[in-house]
Amino acid sequence: MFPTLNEQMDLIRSGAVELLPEEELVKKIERSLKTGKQIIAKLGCDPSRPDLHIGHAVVLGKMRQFQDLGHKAILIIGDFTAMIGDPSGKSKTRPQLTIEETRINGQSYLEQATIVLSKDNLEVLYNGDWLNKMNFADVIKLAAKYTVSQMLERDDFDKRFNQNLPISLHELMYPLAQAYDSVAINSDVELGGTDQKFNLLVGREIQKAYGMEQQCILTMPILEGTDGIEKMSKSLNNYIGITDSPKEMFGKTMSIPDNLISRYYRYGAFARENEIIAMENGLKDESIHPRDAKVKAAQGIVSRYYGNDAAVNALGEFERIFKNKDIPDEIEELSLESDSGIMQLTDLLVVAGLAPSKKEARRLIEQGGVYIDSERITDVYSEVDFNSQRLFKVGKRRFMKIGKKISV
RNA sequence: GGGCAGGUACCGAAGUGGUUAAACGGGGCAGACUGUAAAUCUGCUGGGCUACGCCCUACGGAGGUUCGAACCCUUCCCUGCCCA
Repeated sequence: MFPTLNEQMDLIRSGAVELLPEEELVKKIERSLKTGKQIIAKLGCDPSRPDLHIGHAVVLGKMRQFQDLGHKAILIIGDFTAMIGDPSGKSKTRPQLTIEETRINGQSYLEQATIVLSKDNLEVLYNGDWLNKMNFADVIKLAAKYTVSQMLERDDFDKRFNQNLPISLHELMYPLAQAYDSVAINSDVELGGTDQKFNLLVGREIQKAYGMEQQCILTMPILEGTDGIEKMSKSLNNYIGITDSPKEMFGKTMSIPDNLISRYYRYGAFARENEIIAMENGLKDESIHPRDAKVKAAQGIVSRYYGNDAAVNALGEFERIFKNKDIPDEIEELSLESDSGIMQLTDLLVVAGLAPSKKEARRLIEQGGVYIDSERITDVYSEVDFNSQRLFKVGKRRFMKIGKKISV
């Protein structure tokens, strides 16, 4: 029922940054082949931000491969940690979520995650189910199994510690809580981004401390955002959302810097290894044009989520707008209530949400970024007659059709 | 508990009584260019006012001194360091 050991290991290794210790996973899989029992792959997630992007999908995609191999994927929704609110980082304390909110977020997370994950071989658990039941004595017992200096081995703790930045005590508890999840579900291998390596390793230690077989850990790279510098994240607005429209996905991918192309092809599109290598070689010897490679990556990403047809359409749309400087075929429409049907352009831009403030609207006009019916507007004080629908273009890619609301 | 150093716009970081809506860098936005929403270059970057000017809001919070404060004082909150 399972593929052979080598087939399994090849797939598991592909794209992974680290698999530790590999021999242990081999043993686990050998045993599974012998007994016909699935191994348990664990992935924890933080539902406090339930908007998934293709960076999250890197690990989810690896999880999916375990499912496809016939193994059991356990997705742990970290509702417990979300409820406490992780104050790490320099910004404000995260808002504490209620149980209801975490359940709602968890549900939304799950809906998005299962776009990538298969519904077969999947189990979803909430860690509040066991972490909530622990009393203080249990927590002390857990905490006693790890030391402060072990905790300070973690890079970001160490860095903050040395830079005299605050580390809240409970932040030290998070790795333990996560590690305890591994105990609770008896996981064989835990997946995560490279930034999770430390936490995953704590899982091994804690399992051992509880007298259990240790899990292996498998890390996947953190995908850079479309800016090519920071890691992909919603707050940095450099992300491609799993639920983004095909057009958005395509366009955002086309905006990545050239040096990221093959990485997006590999980790965003989950292309086959031989195709990735072919692309990398082609880019290196310049037999493939970077733009064409980028198109391929963009199509790969779109088709992963929406299928091939959508990918082809997205390309057509993109070329029309940016290559031929044409307008998209679907433009948001807005009808405004108005007696005269005439309004100051700056007001109109704000009302329509095309500019955050009148001052900004003015700037956009001054800088030549505003077009009405493909005519550049340069007068800050111009008034717009929108009794019949007009086409607005603000900046390079914000389009909107605005007309007067016809009262019934 | 005591001593010290800090808290500035989206972020980092200058400024230490008026010329500061606040240098500089990053980010963001716009324009040019291009192979693309890459790269590069240029400009803009609190809000309001048909304004070469005026008004409002802003430098952790609240008061105070002063004609006038981000800058001085008081107090509170927050962070780090050192000592206990």
